Amino acid sequence: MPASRNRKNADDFRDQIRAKGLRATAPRIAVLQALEKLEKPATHADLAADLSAEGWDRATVYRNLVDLTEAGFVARVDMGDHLWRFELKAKKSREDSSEHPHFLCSTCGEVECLPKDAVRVTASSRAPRALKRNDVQIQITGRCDRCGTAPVRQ
Amino acid sequence: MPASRNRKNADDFRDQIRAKGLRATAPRIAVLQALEKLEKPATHADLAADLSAEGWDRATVYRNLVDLTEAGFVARVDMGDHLWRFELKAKKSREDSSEHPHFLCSTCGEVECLPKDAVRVTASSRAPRALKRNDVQIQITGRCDRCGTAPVRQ
DNA sequence: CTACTATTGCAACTTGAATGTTTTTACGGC
DNA sequence: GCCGTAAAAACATTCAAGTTGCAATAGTAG
Repeated sequence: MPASRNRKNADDFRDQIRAKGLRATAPRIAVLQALEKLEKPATHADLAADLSAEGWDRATVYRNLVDLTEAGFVARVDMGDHLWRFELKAKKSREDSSEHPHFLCSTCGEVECLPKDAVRVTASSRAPRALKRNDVQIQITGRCDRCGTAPVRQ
Repeated sequence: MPASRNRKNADDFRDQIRAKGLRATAPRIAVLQALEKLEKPATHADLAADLSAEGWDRATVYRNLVDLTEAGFVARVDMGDHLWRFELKAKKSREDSSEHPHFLCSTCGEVECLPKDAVRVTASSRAPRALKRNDVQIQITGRCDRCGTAPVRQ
């Protein structure tokens, strides 16, 4: 990464944040930069740990995750293990409400992003309209390959 | 319901519980009977409220839900709203690990059971094996029809 | 540069879930 | 039917993720 990349990035984020009517504060930019490094959704605890090492407060990180979620920069998902996870939304998907599905290992807790077409919904006529429009989040739980093939915890 | 139904039912449950090597205690039977009345998964809080009215302890209800889950009578699912929900597994599905998918309204929190074929998984070659085997739980979040068509909370 | 208000930092609180300990109870054997 | 033993119940208590209240600080519009 060129030396100027980080700075350029921060300026980018600053502009985008302000375009949404929010103040471009240092912790907010730090949160977006932390999210940018991730390959898969991270818990608030993960992000708070990262960012408190840089001196930012847990509650500030948390509130920013929520604010940035509301502003559409971030997706906040519950993968089914009672932890909120956050991921930066791709620019192209900020208007498109349907995100890719996620896979959570019921044994080790590892998370994986699945391709958007991994799951096809064949909604019957009685299904919720949102399902027919594909305007939903899909979450799949099972055993990952590393954890073997025994039955899913129920 | 005939007057004898409740009694007959309790005896049924008693036998089934003992067949799994567990003691057929009064609270356990009460838990199964409470679950039997449900049409959709209920939270621990719901069930505890019901059952504490009959004099059973919250923690006892909770531990029994977990025990009965481990014994295969009950499915414990996280619908994506940070609450565990429990439902009685149909007898036929007790061996079959793939349950029906659930739909959670991101606005009002209502839960709906979807037919087993509402979702088709088209796993790519890189997807987890469990997904290819269909040995997974599927959870869908969106707006229910009553809550309208605005975008999903992210 | 100033004033105004959003946001931060810190501590405290809430709530669902889980656990520790003592007492009670189911149930196999006598 | 009664007994002994281990399982389960009851009760309080703890735990952890998430959330909020409030005084101090700092972006930003004018």
